[in-house]
Amino acid sequence: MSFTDRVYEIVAGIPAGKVATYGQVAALAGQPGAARAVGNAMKHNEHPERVPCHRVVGSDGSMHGYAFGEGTVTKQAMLQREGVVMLGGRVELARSRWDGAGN
DNA sequence: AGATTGACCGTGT
DNA sequence: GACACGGCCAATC
Repeated sequence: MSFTDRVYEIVAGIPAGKVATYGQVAALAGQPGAARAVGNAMKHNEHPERVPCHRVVGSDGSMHGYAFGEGTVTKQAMLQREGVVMLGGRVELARSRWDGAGN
């Protein structure tokens, strides 16, 4: 069980209609501050069907990239399709931020 | 094992 | 609000 593996499990636990920040996932993985490592894991994501990496955004709700589809464009589309509120290309973390528990 | 990069984050200008 | 700098962690060359 490595850091990346834990990240995959956590991201896989993010419910539809909600999103989590890299730093948040990193903290839940046991490494607060390893936001970059989380992004790296997403890029290396070997289980796109099991790990909804599109539900992971930046601390500001902004998105940086996406290993599939058209990239950030597809990412936004998928998020909106899930019911996530978007403002100018950024996710409204105030409403769609995943609490990491049961909310 | 050493050096470099990357889907980050916070702060300052 | 946009751009620049440093620090952080993990993976890759």
